[in-house]
Amino acid sequence: MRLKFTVVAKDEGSRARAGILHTPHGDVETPVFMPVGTAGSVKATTQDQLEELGAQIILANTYHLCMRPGHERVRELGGLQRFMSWPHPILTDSGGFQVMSLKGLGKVTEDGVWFRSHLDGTPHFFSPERVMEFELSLGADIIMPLDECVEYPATHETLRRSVRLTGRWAERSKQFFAATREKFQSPAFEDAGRAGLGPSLFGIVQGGTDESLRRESALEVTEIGFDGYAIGGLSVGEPKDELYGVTGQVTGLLPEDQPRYLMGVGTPEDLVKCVALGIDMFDCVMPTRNARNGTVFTSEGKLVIKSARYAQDAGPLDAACGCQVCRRYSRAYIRHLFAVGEISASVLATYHNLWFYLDMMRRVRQAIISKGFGKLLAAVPADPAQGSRLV
RNA sequence: GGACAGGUGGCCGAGCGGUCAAUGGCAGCAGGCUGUAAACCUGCCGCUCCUUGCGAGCUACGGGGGUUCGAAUCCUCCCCUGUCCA
Repeated sequence: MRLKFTVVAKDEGSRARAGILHTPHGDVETPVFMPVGTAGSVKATTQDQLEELGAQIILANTYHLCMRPGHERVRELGGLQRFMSWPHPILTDSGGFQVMSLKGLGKVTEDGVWFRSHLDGTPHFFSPERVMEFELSLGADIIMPLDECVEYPATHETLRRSVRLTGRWAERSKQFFAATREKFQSPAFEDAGRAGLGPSLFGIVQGGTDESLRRESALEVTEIGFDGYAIGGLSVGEPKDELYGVTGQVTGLLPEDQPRYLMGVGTPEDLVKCVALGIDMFDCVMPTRNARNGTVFTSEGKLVIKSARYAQDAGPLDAACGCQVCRRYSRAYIRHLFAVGEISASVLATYHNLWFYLDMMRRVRQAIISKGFGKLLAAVPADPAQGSRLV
């Protein structure tokens, strides 16, 4: 049942590696950034644009899709790939993050999580087993088990309770997944034409910034055995050195021959640094959300493009960028689109930011293969406050 | 010519004797967003000064005059706008 993951190159000066993740809907070259398409859409883009940008795999969210249009509806319509016309790999998150982000609307019990819908307040129950059923119905290539993502800071007691609950849920998820993957499997896999490959299930390591709990969680989850391993519960407000420290610690405890996914991270600097720590997969709302909110990423750092200071700037968002938006539109025009509230402001900024992230990851991968990763890593500022100078 | 209703900070619009430099909204300015309740949210938004403080001074609710310890708020005259009647 193990998801096939091939390591094609390793960096000598760090734990960075380049690989290929073989999924039913195609191969994914790692390290990879997965754009976030929570409700079955990467906001402000079309699937055509995602393909043009070179997105290989996108992320969707179980909680949101269960609210609307419902997992059954998606399955009836042929699974997520057919429904959203994205015939490429998809990963679904479980709703574990919503345990934290929708705090106040959720109640965690041993059996699972009761959510009150953020839309109409109706109660919905998400147990590890039901989440497996939901995700198998949605039909993603990689699915995540229900976990509990806790806020920072958290007491040792809270973290310990959370790690152990997440561990028990992981065991239940795996059991249910193994027993029912055939029964609930989405018709989307019929399209794939890759016999023998079905959906894969990852395990999630929790434990906040507590070293001993991270170790305990990593050992427990790897003991259960999954197709890949994710590190959750980071970038929730902890200091940068904790983020890197925990990431480095946990990657050291995970199998060398399986993919490692750092959930929800991060800034451009975070991605490069965490690749060096051995991470293969990332997702983050930052490029898409910041784009809609008027901030773009450039080789010179962040740029609040909606600012008045660009009102007369005829240059591109990033002179070093080769994306379609930078080839065609000026800062002044994009700033104007934000000023007048045009939807195209979000569209253009999102396109550019996704290009920035995806292109950066392609360069990171190429650097690992061509032995140039050390140099690239050295160009990343030690202090993230300096902004990204990534060339 | 007459009758009403109004004229408030860039705009709209509250306030109707002191706690008003004046609620709100918009516009403007700056910023924040890390497994998306996010095309969202936060702060600033008359001028000057400083010990940057529930700080001081100045200017300001169409214009002039007045009542009052005190007026955006009351009186009076004038100007202007809208609706209606001639």
